[in-house]
Amino acid sequence: MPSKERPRPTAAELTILRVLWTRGPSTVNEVLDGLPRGERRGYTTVLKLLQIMFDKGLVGRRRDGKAHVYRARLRESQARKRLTAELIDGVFQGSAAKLAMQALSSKTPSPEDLEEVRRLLDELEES
Amino acid sequence: MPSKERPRPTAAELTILRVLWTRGPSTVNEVLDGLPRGERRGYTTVLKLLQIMFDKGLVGRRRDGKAHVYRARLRESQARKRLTAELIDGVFQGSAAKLAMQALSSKTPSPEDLEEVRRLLDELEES
DNA sequence: GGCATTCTACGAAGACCTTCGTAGTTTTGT
DNA sequence: ACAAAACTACGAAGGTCTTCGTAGAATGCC
Repeated sequence: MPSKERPRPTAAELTILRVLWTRGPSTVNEVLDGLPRGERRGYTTVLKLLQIMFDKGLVGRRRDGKAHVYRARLRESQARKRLTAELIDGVFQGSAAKLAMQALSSKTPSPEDLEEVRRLLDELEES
Repeated sequence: MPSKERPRPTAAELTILRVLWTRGPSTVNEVLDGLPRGERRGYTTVLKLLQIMFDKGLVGRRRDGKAHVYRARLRESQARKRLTAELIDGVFQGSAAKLAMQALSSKTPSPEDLEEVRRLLDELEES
């Protein structure tokens, strides 16, 4: 049976995934292009990363002419869920509320964002 | 001048820090004792970790008789702040509100916790 | 004092991670 | 068809992390 486990992406893998999440399926050169200034890497570095990520199941790929087109297989929502859960367990004693409060008080979001959080609270309390 | 930088704790270092945060200053054996079942390590493993953490400035220590007593130098609040900021930047596009909502909707906290978050929202909107 | 026990310091293995160079293959352009 | 250009695959260096064994120093006990 094929293992469905998607290992936790490493730091470098995350920078690649961010590009794939925002630009959609991309060739190595397109990923390279999508890297923010300050995170530039050599061509073969990105290629190797994508090959490793392919082996891990983090991305899929299909041939298109000469080049491979890679696409994220780990979705952003999954990564968010997973990493958030790990943070909650790792340093917030399992309390999601504590993390939420830390997040809100550290970066002081816009009034619109606060309103959105408030709506979510309403929903949660209704159930 | 002595560098004040506290490097990001690694996974293993975090398990040690959690013990120090909850039990306060501890000897190697006490840390060992404080490790939850399922994260047990050999004595010298914990010792080595603490030595590395001492070199990094993550913990301090003082001699007490034959043994060293270690104390966390990176506070839990600092670790929370730092790791939360990294998560927000890493996978929530810089939006603290998105992380807060992810946290709240994933683990469904108790009504009391929700109330506390609501009070925080009130405070934030007043300013 | 002398031996057992309890520590510390250190080294090193094995497992990733990250980076890139080199070599070879495929495609493109003339 | 052939050279140049664009890609891929692979290997390997250098780094960090995690784990523990071994050796030696300090302490406690008859």
